[in-house]
Amino acid sequence: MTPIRDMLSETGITEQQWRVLRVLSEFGLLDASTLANRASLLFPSLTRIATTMRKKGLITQTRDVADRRRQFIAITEAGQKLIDDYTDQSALIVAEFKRTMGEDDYETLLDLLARLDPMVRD
Amino acid sequence: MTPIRDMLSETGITEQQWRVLRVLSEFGLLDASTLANRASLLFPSLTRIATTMRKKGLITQTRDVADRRRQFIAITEAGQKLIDDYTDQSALIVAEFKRTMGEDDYETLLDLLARLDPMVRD
DNA sequence: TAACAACAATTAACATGTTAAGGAATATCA
DNA sequence: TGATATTCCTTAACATGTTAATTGTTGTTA
Repeated sequence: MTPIRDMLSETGITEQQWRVLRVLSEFGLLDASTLANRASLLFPSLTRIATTMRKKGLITQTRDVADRRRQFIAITEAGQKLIDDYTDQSALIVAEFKRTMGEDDYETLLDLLARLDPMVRD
Repeated sequence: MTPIRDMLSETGITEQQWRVLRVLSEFGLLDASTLANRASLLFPSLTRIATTMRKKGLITQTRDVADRRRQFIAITEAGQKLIDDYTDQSALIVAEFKRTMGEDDYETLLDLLARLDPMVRD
């Protein structure tokens, strides 16, 4: 993740915050639980990350009026701009990564890691 | 790492502390820099980890009399006992892991990850 | 030898992972 | 309906990763 982290250090956000932005950018408005799952974050982490991201103006948080335990989170224009500005760069990094590793080995690695994932969870 | 973490939670030490103990058990007395490298820890992390491990009586820290900037770290009897008590169990976990994944895929994964490691570092 | 560079380690500040405990809102059921 | 359980989220406490600044020590060199 180092090349990605290097890119992100220019932006002042972290890997996890980047992931949150990407998920929000892709899926739009999400409730906190869904967001946490899709961004692979535990709830306590999301609570903190959301707070700092709101202060930075990257996301908005709104209560669900129907169920006031729930919370909705959405990306702001500033957040979307950040995604837009760095998506190309991020794609280049991944491409370079695949090129260096070799396309086949890259796929193999993803497969093996995917197999690992469910194994580790039970 | 979840099965390993589960095992370690019984012992009250963390993954990183376990790694420090294993390295010390294998190599004996080490200076802090070498230990940090072999245990894949950054120095600030090692500083903190060593402090807590010393308080727990798992390691000892001694200054190098020739160069008082340097520090030597060694495992204590208590630390070695912890290693001895859980080495078997840890080996079983790795064996089960290989069995589930398949020996060949396990080797493939290790190879791919090893290739990843240097790539990510530059 | 006195100034300065280089080195080893620590400390500080911030962000996250992780487990447990707590708080507020809603659901359930006798 | 009122007590209880459940759900969603937050807080707290601790451990680590990471970068930068700092403290001692040792090396170098003019």
